[in-house]
Amino acid sequence: MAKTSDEQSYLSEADGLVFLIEEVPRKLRRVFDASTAKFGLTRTQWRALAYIFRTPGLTQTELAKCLELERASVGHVIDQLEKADYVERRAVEGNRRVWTLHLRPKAIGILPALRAEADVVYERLLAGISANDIATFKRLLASMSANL
Amino acid sequence: MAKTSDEQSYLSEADGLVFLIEEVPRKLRRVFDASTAKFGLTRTQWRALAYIFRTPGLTQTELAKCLELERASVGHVIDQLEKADYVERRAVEGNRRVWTLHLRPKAIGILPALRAEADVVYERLLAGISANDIATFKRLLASMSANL
DNA sequence: ATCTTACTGTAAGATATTTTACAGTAAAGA
DNA sequence: TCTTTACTGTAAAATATCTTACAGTAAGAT
Repeated sequence: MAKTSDEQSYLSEADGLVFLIEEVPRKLRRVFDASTAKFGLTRTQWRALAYIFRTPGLTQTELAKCLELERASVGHVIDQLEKADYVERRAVEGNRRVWTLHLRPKAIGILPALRAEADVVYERLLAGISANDIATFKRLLASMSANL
Repeated sequence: MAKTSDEQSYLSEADGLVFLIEEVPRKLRRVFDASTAKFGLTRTQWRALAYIFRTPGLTQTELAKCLELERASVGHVIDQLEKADYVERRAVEGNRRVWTLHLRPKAIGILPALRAEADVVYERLLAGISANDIATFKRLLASMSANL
């Protein structure tokens, strides 16, 4: 029997996967938010700090791609973090267009506490999952990231 | 030799995992954005439509949790979608506090096109990954979601 | 050298989202 | 019944983010 428009559900097998792919980081962000609220940082602020920590000397444009924000928005976030003495902009020898971003001692000082918070979250996230499965999971995520 | 503060990196094995968990849905959203731009919908709008399609009769508070927005923000998004005739609010028998959300014919009409766009994205996302691996991946995601 | 094009960050106004406060409603208990 | 507490959505003001336009800079072409 031919499919009629009434029978079509427009649901795909992969839809459930995509909802899950959205759901896990969403819950993760919510848990991290609760952990970082005690530092007086917004989500965008601590995400910016995390990326600058991970890649010191990042430019604002690069950070914008990481955070999925526009350059102008990142400029504003860095204004805040610089004013709060968490971050500094450094001029670059040989390229007067760009700023590179670096953590200030005040930010480095809260890293151990952030590290401890994050570890608690990780332990919860990965509870009951084998190291082998985690490795597989990571490999598949990397494949998908490369596919996009 | 004891660990000094200079040696500590405050980096965990799991950090890379979390960055990937964030990165894949981010890229996914970007690709979908490009696909849905032709419908004149913002990301928030089409995500709202997707959740209402998935769970007709959703309340605004429930949708707010799905979209990770505040109730007030969702109210505004629904105002827009209602004005554009994509969505309707229906009063609920026996509970005058809540609205339930339903797709209008205009929204249902664009589902096949959205479906086609989504399928292209899925095919790209999952290229080169076996059905078995996808099943494993989904199971692990579900575990993590339950853990959080 | 000069021109053209692209890159990087900022400014200003437009939009989107959140925060706070609130009105109406529902549910449970005294 | 009456009170209390929690739930649901909305309004208004405060923030955050985006869009557009732009100034300064870099790199390559001619």
